[in-house]
Amino acid sequence: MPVNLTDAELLLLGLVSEMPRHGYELEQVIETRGMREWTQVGFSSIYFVLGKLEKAGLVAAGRPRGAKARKTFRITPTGREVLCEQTIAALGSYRPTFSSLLLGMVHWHVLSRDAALNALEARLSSVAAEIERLERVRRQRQPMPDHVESLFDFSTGQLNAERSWINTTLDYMRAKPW
Amino acid sequence: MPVNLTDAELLLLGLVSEMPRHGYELEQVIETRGMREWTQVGFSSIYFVLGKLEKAGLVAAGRPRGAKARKTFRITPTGREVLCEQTIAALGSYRPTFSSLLLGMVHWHVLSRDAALNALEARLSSVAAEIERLERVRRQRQPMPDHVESLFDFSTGQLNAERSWINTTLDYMRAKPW
DNA sequence: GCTCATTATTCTAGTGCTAGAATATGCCGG
DNA sequence: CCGGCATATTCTAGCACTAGAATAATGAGC
Repeated sequence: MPVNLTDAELLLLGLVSEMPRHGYELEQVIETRGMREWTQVGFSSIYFVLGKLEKAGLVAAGRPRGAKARKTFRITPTGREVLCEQTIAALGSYRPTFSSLLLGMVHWHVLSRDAALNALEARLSSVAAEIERLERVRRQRQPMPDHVESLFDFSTGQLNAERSWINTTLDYMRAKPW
Repeated sequence: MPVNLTDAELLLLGLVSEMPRHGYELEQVIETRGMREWTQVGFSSIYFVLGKLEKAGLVAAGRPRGAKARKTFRITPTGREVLCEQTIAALGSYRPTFSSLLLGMVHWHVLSRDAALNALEARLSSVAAEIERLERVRRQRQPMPDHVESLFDFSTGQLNAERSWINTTLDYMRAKPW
């Protein structure tokens, strides 16, 4: 039976695999690790997805004694197997995604020279801001395992590539009469 | 009334703005421009989205005389306004997205050294294949407007950044005992 | 005129996610 | 012990999209 997890499912399954956790906690983990921005897993989706994972037998729920208002989830052996397999699949192949820059550039022709220049300049500062945000998050959490450190390198690498593309394009546009 | 288009809506609205088109034609345009990969707009969504745009008054439908089985859509003045505004918005701000690499790296700890190495090596060839695919598409369509050419530069820039990150990480992993 | 592939559209029954409201518990200070 | 804030979960209604089947017109070749 070839299981296929969605992004949100894989994310939460992995976080539960680190240690048993309850819904609210997952919410906070996502927040404090600065993952809110790219995961786009909404608050109310967490319980929903957790429910699906439970039905699929990948996690099991239990109430710790003495706590009525808290249901903790832990990963099952099947869940761990699926997690491995799906992590390998996620890492193993590149999947092109919808970038707002790509989308905008396709419709380039509808913009006036000024509007286009302004928009790209705005993006430049937006990208710069994101690079700074990453730097801040990175400095905040000193003792990070190597692979998390590495993750930041990846994101900033992508952002820097985008930044230099924007700069090149802006130079080109400013030099050209339009 | 602050309109807010989804990615698919903005994409199709923009394509219709280039010239009046019908559903099937849009399907082909997406295919031949090599946009299928990153837009992830499914075949059946086109008519669906077109219907929504029509209801919203951003495009208008008409049947050309003599053609019974074909409904062409053209952009309305309102549609053009919204398109401009939304294109500026899309270009103007960076939006972090779900990358399968990010997702996989978060769950790094569940993999054995070998599994992790293999997965990253697989990704390396997947990324290389995508770079080649882009080169192929690019060469196929000789007379491209500057801004389309530029789009390819962007995509390959992102891919090259990813490739060099993977190489660095692989070197690091191979050197380390784990 | 008939056949068949291609072109072209519509419909149904889903999936996956989400906003936001409603609800309930835990705990601390007064 | 009570009010109020933080913690924690559930539910409803709905959005955006999608797979895939059904249907129909068009055109090219026999």
